[in-house]
Amino acid sequence: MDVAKAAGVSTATVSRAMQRDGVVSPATREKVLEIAASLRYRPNNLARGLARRQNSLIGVVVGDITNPFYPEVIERLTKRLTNAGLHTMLVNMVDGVDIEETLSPLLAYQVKATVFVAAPYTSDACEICRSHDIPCFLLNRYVRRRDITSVTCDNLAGGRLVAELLLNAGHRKLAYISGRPDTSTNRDRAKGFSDALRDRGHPPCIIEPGGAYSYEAGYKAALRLIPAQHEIDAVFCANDIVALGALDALRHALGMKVPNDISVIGFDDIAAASWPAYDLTTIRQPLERMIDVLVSAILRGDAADSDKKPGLVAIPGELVARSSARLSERPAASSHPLRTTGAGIDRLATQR
Amino acid sequence: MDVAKAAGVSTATVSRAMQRDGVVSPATREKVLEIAASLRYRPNNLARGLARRQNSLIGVVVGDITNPFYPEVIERLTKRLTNAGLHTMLVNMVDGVDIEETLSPLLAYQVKATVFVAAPYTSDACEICRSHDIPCFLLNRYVRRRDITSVTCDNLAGGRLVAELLLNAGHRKLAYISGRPDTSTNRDRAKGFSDALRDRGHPPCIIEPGGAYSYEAGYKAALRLIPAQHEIDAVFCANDIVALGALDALRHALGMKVPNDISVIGFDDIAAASWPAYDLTTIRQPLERMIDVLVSAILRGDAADSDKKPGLVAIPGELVARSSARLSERPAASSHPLRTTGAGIDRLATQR
DNA sequence: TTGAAAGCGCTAACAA
DNA sequence: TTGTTAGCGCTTTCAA
Repeated sequence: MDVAKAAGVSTATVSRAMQRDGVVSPATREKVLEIAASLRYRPNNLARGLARRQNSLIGVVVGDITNPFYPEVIERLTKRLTNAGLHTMLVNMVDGVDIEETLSPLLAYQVKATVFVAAPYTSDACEICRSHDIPCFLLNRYVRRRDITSVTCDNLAGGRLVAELLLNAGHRKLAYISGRPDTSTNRDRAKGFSDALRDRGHPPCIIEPGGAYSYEAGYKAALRLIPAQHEIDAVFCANDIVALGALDALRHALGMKVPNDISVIGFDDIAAASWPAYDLTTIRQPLERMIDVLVSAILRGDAADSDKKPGLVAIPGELVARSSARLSERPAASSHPLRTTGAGIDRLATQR
Repeated sequence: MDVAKAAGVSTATVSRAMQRDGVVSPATREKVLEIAASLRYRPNNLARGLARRQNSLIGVVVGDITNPFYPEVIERLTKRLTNAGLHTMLVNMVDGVDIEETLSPLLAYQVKATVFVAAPYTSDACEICRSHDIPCFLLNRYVRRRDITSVTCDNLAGGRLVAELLLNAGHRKLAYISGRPDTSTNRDRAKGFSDALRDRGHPPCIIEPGGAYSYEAGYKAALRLIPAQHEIDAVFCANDIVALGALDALRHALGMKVPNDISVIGFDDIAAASWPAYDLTTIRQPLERMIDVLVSAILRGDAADSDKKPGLVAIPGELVARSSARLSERPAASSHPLRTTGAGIDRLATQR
């Protein structure tokens, strides 16, 4: 109103000038914008959201933030959303707290969409959002609904790749330390791994349930696994944080040499994987691209109308070969033909 | 409106019934609430915010999320805010991006308050918020304004404690690897450390500028420090993530034994500090209490009226003695009289 | 204890 | 291209 008065126009014109594609003459727009700036005026997003019947808030639902992969996700996602003119409302999904209650702020603020990142009970949560007509997007997980877009790393292929690499290097007795059993990531990584073994005519691997995606889970699982199964020479872990735990248990509690006694491979490529104390061989999730795809989908408003069919996007991961796994035949030299980012503290030089 | 119709009352009454302390007869309230529930009605927070002229959004501004300490902060803070009926709007402050632009969503959504967690340029950012009459709260940092409440760990005392422990254990040549130079945490930890040395008549320590709070900064700083200064027998790092980097450099690049050749102490007590690969002695920040204090201050609306004078709260940290530092005189046995959480993977058993 | 009515700050028809 | 007008969904005086 003040701006309108000062510019000698109506509030409607000010409103139009403040919007990117409002219909105004360039001259008035410039004048209005100038006066608005000098008056330090900013449109009130609450009122705007109310009038437009949709706002720029995106609900981001996270769970277990113990896993260092998720902070990386949250940071990048928030930045990308900001660049797209969207804003992040962060909600923490806590085991044992009522889902509807957890989600209620998102519903109350009429978020434009929700993205579920690493939250358990995704399936129920999506149900609730959908029943309130809020589009849902999943990152790093999926559910079996057709009206929900999800973007993941190709976990199936990742699991296969790991199995093949290990078999090619002559490992004989493989094990898998699982993560949270009720997650699609865990299922797919395990399935890819097992499938590859079966396809190669190899006996199935031992599966040691970790129960959670945490350092502690990996540590304890390794402790249970190894004394029970002496000949194991390679362990694929459901993700990096589990692998770090396993690695520490193998080395510090069981006194094993990695990779001489046993190879360890993770999944994600979190920052700590590149630290010399671990130097973990892993499958890197293509996070940038995953988030790109996700944010584009949100902007397109996928799943809003059902003919643009949303879907499951799975982007291939990339092997990052470091020293925690022997990836060539024993007698051979340490170098091998696989693409690698180089061993050691390779990421120190790159921007993180 | 639907609820009002179904209950045979006015919308005003529904509104009153939906608020905690609205003036309604218990009977009508119950009836309204019941109908509201059955109609799955939820008040629209945008409209509510508009009408009430304040909402339940709290702007949480973070910077460098590379440091694992901050995810822990964000998670706990979000949970606590949620429990208090407040909601988190997360904003990422990126080096080089215009501050006002970064903050603009918070202003546009008329957040009830902002809390700055580990963001650079805090001082300018607070200025902007205050000029828009938004209360500011700082966690883990402070500025020199009287109208801004800040809650930190007692970094001065923490720095002193570290120096005293190291001197008591007979260390002679001490060094400090600094973090970001423009932060109050860095200044205070360094100052406490130096002050204690001076008070004990010990020559000042070498200060190696890390330049940032990151693993890489610690790694590189240690690499510069050690070859240049051969006799150093203890390093205090500005925080844990820096210490982990330093530790890896000392062990893996410089081939030193910790703590035999050199003691390393950090600050924060992040999860990774307890991992056997590091087993880092550190000062634990009393995060729960810090956040308690902070959220209470927000709820009280400190800094809203200036007579309840807001202030700088500094809560003492706690030593967590692990194996990365020798804390007793060399000839003595490995046990020592200081309180300790126990060495090794002590946190594995605790809830995290 | 309740209802009527005005208004929070903005946008979006509809006219002009 | 602009102004007028009617809401968006809620809260809150003010009366009753």
